[in-house]
Amino acid sequence: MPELPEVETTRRGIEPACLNQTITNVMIRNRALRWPVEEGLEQTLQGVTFNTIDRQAKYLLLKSETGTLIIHLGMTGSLRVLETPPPPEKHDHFDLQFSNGITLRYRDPRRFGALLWTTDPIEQHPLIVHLGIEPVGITTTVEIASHLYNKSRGRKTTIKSFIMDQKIITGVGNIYACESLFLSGIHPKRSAGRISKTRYQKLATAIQNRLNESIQQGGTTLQDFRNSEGKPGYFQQSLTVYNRESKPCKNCDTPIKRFTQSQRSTWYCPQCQR
DNA sequence: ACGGCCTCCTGACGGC
DNA sequence: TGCCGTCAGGAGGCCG
Repeated sequence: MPELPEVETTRRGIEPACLNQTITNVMIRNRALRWPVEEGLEQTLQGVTFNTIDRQAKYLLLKSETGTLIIHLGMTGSLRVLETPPPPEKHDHFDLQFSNGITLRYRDPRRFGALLWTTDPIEQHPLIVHLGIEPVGITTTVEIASHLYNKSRGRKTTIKSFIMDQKIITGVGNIYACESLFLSGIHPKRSAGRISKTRYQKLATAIQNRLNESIQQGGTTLQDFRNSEGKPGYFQQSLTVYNRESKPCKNCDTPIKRFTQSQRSTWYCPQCQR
């Protein structure tokens, strides 16, 4: 679900509510997330104050002096900021309550998300240490293009799988992979190792622009995604190929095609993407 | 090291 | 109305 824009939208939404606030209560109703939520986390988090609310890749990193709380939204996770929380529903798996009275509530029907606490330096955490380049923020498209080009030499995997590999570049999921390949005119089945530096520059620009545009619109909501206020994003109306099988290409009117690529749907324009 | 496949889980939807 | 198959925004883990 949530790809980088949706995670960043969530980060921006929760930051004003929990930055420099102290945890006063933790309620975990279902520990069976991607990995079991560790026993005793409720006690560990008591009195913890988060002084930075960060995002790296699709991970939210709530940092304190004693450790970092890692939250991943998986496919269907969302965090909401609640002033007066209503009774929890079926998929509301945990609540964090802060000294300012707000409750941060995590909902995740499919339970592919994660809640982890680490006292290690966060950059050394096993889930973080191997992550690739960040596509938004201070990273330039020239840096991204060089990185993609250098990492792809000798690689036989398809370009779509390559840019969805979080060890190469972070934050790009199925939607933004399809979208940025369309915008840069690259066929999703093309071998990553056989793409020129010029084309990688186009792709890097497309990835960064597309992600930033989506962040501006509050992300993409297909079904579940909600921001921290419980509201959907609006980027889905700007999608060019994703979920548009048989509909006319926005450039050339050729019907958009769909096929399955490493267990995921890929949409593309057979005319515009080579 | 790499690439392909399977898996976790719930819910929505379409066809019969 | 219900049942069944398919698909959905992620990504670790396994196998060859």
